[in-house]
Amino acid sequence: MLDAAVKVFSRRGFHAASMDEIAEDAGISKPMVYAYLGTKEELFVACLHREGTRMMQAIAGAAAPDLPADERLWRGLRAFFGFVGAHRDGWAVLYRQARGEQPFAGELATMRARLVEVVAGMLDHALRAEGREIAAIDLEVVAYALVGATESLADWLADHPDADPEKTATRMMNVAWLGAAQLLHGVTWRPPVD
Amino acid sequence: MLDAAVKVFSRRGFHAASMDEIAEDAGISKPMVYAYLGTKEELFVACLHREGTRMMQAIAGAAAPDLPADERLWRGLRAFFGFVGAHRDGWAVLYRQARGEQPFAGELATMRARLVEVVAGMLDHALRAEGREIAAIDLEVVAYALVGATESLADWLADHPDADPEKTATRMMNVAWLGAAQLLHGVTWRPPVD
DNA sequence: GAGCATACCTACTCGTGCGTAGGGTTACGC
DNA sequence: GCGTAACCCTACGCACGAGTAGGTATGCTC
Repeated sequence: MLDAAVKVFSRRGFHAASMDEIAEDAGISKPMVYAYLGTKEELFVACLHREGTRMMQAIAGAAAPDLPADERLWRGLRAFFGFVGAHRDGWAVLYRQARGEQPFAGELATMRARLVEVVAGMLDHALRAEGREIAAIDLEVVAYALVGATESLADWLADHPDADPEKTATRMMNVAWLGAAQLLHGVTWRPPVD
Repeated sequence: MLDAAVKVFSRRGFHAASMDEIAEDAGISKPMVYAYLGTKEELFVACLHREGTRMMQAIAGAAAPDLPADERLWRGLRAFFGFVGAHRDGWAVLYRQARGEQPFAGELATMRARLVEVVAGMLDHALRAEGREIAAIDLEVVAYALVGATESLADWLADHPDADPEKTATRMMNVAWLGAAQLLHGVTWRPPVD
């Protein structure tokens, strides 16, 4: 039943999706949807929650914390893009939807914050191993940028049905890791004085 | 009047925003809004258009095409984050809104495609200067990731009213340019064979 | 000052879609 | 066979908000 909801929400968007259509698509009638899942908002949150949990699990399962940073990043990215590739309309559109609608932005922000935290933790760990340290806020912002770039490529992937998730992950590594590795080695860019 | 519309759309979101509220906020009555700007969708598109054009102009004006790549990137980013910083609720929320709602996704995709194209062109130019070349699709994807990372930081900036746009731009350079510079010098990351 | 047009408002219609009330149907106990 | 209970449906009430019709004031022409 959640599958049907995800499908319709994806295709129509939250507002344009009617409960009638979801019910029809699920092969039951509207009052049943209300009986099982509650209001439209609750239904959407349930979808969001399930997809989010699945995604986090896919990533967490792949990126064991005892691996070196680059290996973790690579496995995490591969799992992530694999997931998006397998749930194209599910993920990307739900995600895009949720960002726009205030009632869910918070829910999503929490999910994303967890991701950012994981990435930041990973970077921090790698930095300490190098005997280095940078301000927490800088770390957070870098992690934020990496997560953003990844989401952006996920959108790209969702819009290009023929693209290969694995290859996309490799490309992401090329952007993310080459830059991050520099930072880890203490190379930084400074604005020109003009 | 567009200012009022942008403000309300930002605060409420496209659907939750009522034409009554926009009219009230603009200090006129609803029929006037219809007389001047047409339907709600047209009004939203007008907002989107104005903000988008302003942003593109801000960037284009700062990043002259005859500068070296890193300098162009830096100036472009600085202009971009400066713009977002100055139009916090305008930009970020409009942008977030537009991605979710199908009727406007296309409009926005066009804008973003122009940005991606500019970034890709810049990278390509820099690559050729180094006597190198990579597949157009890879170039596009890298550019896409950079644009995504930048948007992500723009969101971050919009959510952190005290943050400094200039500093955010510097951080973005640290992520983007260090990675890109590596790519330009022919350094690439390859997946481990496992 | 009468006629007219322009600029604007108040107050309505009407469609749409969420959420629900109340009725039918099937299966089981007695 | 009849009561009853679980289950699901059709068909509606109701609120909300986009878009409009028709009326009012202000200023301009003759």
